[in-house]
Amino acid sequence: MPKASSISLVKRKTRQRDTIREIFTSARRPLRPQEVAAAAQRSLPSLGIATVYRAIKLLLDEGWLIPVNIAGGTRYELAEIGHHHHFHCRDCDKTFNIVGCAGNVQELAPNGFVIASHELTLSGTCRWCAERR
Amino acid sequence: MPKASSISLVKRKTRQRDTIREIFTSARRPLRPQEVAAAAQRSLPSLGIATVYRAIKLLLDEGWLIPVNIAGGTRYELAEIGHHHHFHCRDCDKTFNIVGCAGNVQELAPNGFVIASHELTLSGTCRWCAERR
DNA sequence: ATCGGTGCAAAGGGTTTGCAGGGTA
DNA sequence: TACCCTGCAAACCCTTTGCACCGAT
Repeated sequence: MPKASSISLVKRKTRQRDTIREIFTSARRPLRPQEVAAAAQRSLPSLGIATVYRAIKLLLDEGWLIPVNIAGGTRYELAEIGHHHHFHCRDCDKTFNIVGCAGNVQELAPNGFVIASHELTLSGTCRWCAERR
Repeated sequence: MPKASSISLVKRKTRQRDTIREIFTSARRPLRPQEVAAAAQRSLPSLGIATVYRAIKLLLDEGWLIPVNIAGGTRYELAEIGHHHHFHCRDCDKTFNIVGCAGNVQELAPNGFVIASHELTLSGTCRWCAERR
């Protein structure tokens, strides 16, 4: 007798997915697909970029990752680190996490608009790029 | 005797550029290149998307437009409307301007990080999509 | 032995660029 | 007339998809 659902619920454990998960876990900032691929290829040189995109989509569906929209390119980070905001360095194009929240965003919504979430991005020069100058 | 600079400083007035400028001026929210092209083609059907991109780049360099990064797609709006924030509707994918500012963002910066600007985006359902439900 | 996952390459969507012709000044 | 601007198409970059082979279970 076949299963009731035709949708695959089984997710296999592979070296590629383990590696990609590990990269997000140890990263302390949002990563772009290319950064993930570059990091993953250090241990798995043959890993293709398509695998990164497929893994990210999977992890988004699971709710394990969340997307971060910054400077014309989507980045991804662990969902479990909870609510926080970001700093985008204009020099090195990296994005860093920052603690704290601006708060009081609810009162900014115009009448009739329903706020589900908010995202705050600070831009400028990160510590390392600032020191280099 | 030639000019000292080889870079063209002369900007000609054309129907295409006038139309594109007018579209941004009358819009009350950030626009994507495709939206600009669609609007422009109502009065100039032959206007190509490349012209929109070139005009936008020009207007960014002039400081007349500023980029807005939201939901995986860059939008553009008038620089002169001054500091404000945005609301992105998850239903219709449009972006609206909102007045007010969260403030106190300076104190959120980690040590050594230099803040040049900040961007706050609220997400949820806009008034019109909320009414439709 | 299954059948989900991977790598490769092609396909897509958005943005940029090269080029010849057209329009502004 | 000079040369900037435009439209078209090709080129690019990022992301998704098709397909045959690989590998986890």
